[in-house]
Amino acid sequence: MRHYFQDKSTKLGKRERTRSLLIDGAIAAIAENGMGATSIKEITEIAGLSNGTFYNHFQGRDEIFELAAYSVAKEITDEIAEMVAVVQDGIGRIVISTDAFIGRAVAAPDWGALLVNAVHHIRDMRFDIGEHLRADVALAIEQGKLSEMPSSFLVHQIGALITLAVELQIAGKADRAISFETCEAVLKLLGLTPTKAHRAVQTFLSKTTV
Amino acid sequence: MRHYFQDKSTKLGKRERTRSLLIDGAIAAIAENGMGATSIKEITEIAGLSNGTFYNHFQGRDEIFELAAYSVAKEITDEIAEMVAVVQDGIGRIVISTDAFIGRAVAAPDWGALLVNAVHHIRDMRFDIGEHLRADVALAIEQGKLSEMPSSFLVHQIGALITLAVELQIAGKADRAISFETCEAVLKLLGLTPTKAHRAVQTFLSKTTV
DNA sequence: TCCAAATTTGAGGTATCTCTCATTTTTATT
DNA sequence: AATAAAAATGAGAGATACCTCAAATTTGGA
Repeated sequence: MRHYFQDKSTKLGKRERTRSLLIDGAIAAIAENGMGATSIKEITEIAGLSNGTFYNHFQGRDEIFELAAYSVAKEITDEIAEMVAVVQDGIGRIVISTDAFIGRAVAAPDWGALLVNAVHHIRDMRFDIGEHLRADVALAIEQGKLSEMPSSFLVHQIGALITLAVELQIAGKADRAISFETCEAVLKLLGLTPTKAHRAVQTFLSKTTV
Repeated sequence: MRHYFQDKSTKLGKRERTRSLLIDGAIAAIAENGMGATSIKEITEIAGLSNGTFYNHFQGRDEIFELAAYSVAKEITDEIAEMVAVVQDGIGRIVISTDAFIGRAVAAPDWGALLVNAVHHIRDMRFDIGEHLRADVALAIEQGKLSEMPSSFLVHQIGALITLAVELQIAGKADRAISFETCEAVLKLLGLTPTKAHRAVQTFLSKTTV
């Protein structure tokens, strides 16, 4: 098992360390079998703890699942928010953060699989993941590149496209073209013409390395 | 329980009648709890049959799930293919069949829920559902309205958007605007400009009644 | 109507899951 | 080092799931 959250808490008290071990275990277990088929026993075995310990820390499966999903989502989106802060162009931010989100999720398949699962099991997860785009769209509107804020349904649609890109790459092979096409699709849905969408992706992703 | 497939086989032998009862039961059960949480006991109880009977007809859960999903998908797509055959315009076919597919799935929520579930559990299901669009796109290309056939990834994307439209309406309320926006999104992804996409949806759906 | 073949039944073997709790082990403070 | 508080343990109760199979029931053709 890779320790994502465990490593972050070496200096913390035992309680936090164990919690993190369990969350890491849950992430690994979900990546393996999906949320629907993951048992507490599986989680504690991966974490190297006993069955009963789980119940000292969480009420049940749903609690740790939701916590794990939101932890991972926050971790990735925070990272991306930081990295994208230097980009001045609104469209550029949308493209780069979309690409980066997909890239992270695919590079750490445990995280990606967890997010894909969470989107199907936790209400509003997809919406929350897509939410960070709103600010970037607002910027693009200020700059006259887009004309209106996305409806909540449109945010859902974009979330669905991003999820799909992650899902297919985890199931098959990592394929940068999928990220490119997804970014283009996102821009098209936001109202760019196909030509402009294509050009924008070329502009902002050709100089980026994976 | 509503009997979808059962009614079709009144004149058939007992074996076929029982099979259809079980499939109807599976559909109802999946609509209630999702594929992941549906047990054989649940299916047989809804069908009014005993536990053992299930195993006379199917190997296990996966077999009946896949069968149920493909039966429903075929039923809907066949119906739509027939209804859309009279439409001459390729873009019109795409719009009308997309809207009709979503409409059927939402009108019969059991079927819709089954399809949404199937998409998440059965490999290639989404692709197969989106597949019927290929012919319509080819027609639109002949008519100079579109320029290239969709990649298999694009078909996946369209499938994801359609699934989303069904999912949200089943979870919340039926809302025709969601179908409209989905049709528009599909056209945008296929390469139409936002303006043309909007106009096409207006043209082909405004005269249609639910 | 009769009966062989087809179909259904439901108890039960085996396995697994969730969650509890009395006991043991570890931690951290004095 | 001593010890009280915190945490971890793992056996097990109770529920439920899958699947089998010998026996009972139903079916449909001669």
